[in-house]
Amino acid sequence: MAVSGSFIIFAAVFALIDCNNFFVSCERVRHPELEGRPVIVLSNNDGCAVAMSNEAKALGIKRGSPLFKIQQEVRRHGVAVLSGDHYYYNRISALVMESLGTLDLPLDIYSIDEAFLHLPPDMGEPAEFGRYIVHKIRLETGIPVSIGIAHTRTLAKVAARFAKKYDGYRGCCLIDTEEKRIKALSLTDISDVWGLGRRHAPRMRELGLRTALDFAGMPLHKVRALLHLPGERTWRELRGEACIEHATKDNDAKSIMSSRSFEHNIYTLGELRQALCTFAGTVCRKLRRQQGHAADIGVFIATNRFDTRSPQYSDFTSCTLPEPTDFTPAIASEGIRLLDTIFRPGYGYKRAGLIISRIVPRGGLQPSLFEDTVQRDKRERLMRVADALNAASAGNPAIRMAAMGDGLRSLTRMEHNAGAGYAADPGNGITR
DNA sequence: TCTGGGGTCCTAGGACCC
DNA sequence: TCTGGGGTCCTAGGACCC
Repeated sequence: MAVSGSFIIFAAVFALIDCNNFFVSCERVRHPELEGRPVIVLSNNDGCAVAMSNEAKALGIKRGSPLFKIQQEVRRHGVAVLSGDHYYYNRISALVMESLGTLDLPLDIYSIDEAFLHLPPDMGEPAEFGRYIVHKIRLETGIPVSIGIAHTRTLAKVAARFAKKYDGYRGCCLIDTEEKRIKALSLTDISDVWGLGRRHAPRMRELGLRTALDFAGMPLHKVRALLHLPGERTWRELRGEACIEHATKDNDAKSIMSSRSFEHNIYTLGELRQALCTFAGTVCRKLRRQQGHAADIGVFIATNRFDTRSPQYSDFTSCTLPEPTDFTPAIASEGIRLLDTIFRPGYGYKRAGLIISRIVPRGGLQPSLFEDTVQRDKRERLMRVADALNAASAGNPAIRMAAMGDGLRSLTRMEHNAGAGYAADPGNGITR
């Protein structure tokens, strides 16, 4: 592949398709009047901004900014503030991936808003093909995407940043020569490189490394000493050597977690139990969807870590279930048992969560010698019916265990309801 | 007053064994 | 005073991502 002169170092093979400001773009699909306005979408509990439109980014609002810290900009510039509606975003994501699927090329779905396509090496005009995809996705789903094409996934990520940043690329940036690679890396800040992270950036800056090109020029032994294996992979990828095998986040999760921060501190065991039952319902639904059984379960509770004046306490405990299961009441009761062992009265609890792990495929289970198969069949039927009813009810579980109470409704805050709330006030969006 | 949620992989270091 | 060495397995916690 490598030839001299104007190096063609590789055939461009990876195309990263990255949805622009995904949650905001989803909201604009159903609320077109938000186009052109600064918009942010909030995390659960309306705590932080997790997605910003370009207009909101231009105001200096950063991902993860707590809402109370950006209240001034929000008011002054009439920023539309919306609660996240993840059920809806997942549906739009599925549409985008479906649209990509019709291209009939190998596709790795990496996250809710990103996917890698493997392009054939003999593709004539990859950049033009990329622009065709941009157009196609926009037409079929309403979502704007940016595309980066390069020989490695990490370089494709770099390219996609350029595609997003400069209109001149018309949605697709291609890094297919040594000159382009050098240029792109020299213009990319080291902390913007996929896999390097912001945490190491200060230390690398001390070493005089500012750009991705500086990093790619480091001797390997220094990279290893500083950043270990993940850093080495990134280093190789930036130099054009593809070594990230499958960017696909495995469809089958190895652990499943559900957790929440509460609007107000919780003091009673009863309320925590109620929350935990709801978490159990959520993780078990996902578990059954991937046809798995969980062998281990863990539970954590924590006070508000930002409240330095109140006494702090947090704990996590876990155990192996009596037998691997996907049965919500079994997970819930074991979760409650664990909760009872770590609960300490007198603290105000702000967060709690439940995690299941060591997930095994349902078919691969050794049935216990003493298992009551009649009981088991009953349980499976019950869960199937519950899942079917809940699937039909679009996000809000229609059927749940009595111990869940009203779920998390009374324990968390959903002030900026994106659906009903925004529709009720289409002129201003929701600000406060 | 007000600070998200859900994942993955890797390393270091302890436990254990011969 | 002196107190092996090396391998494997497991887990907690760090780092990263979106």
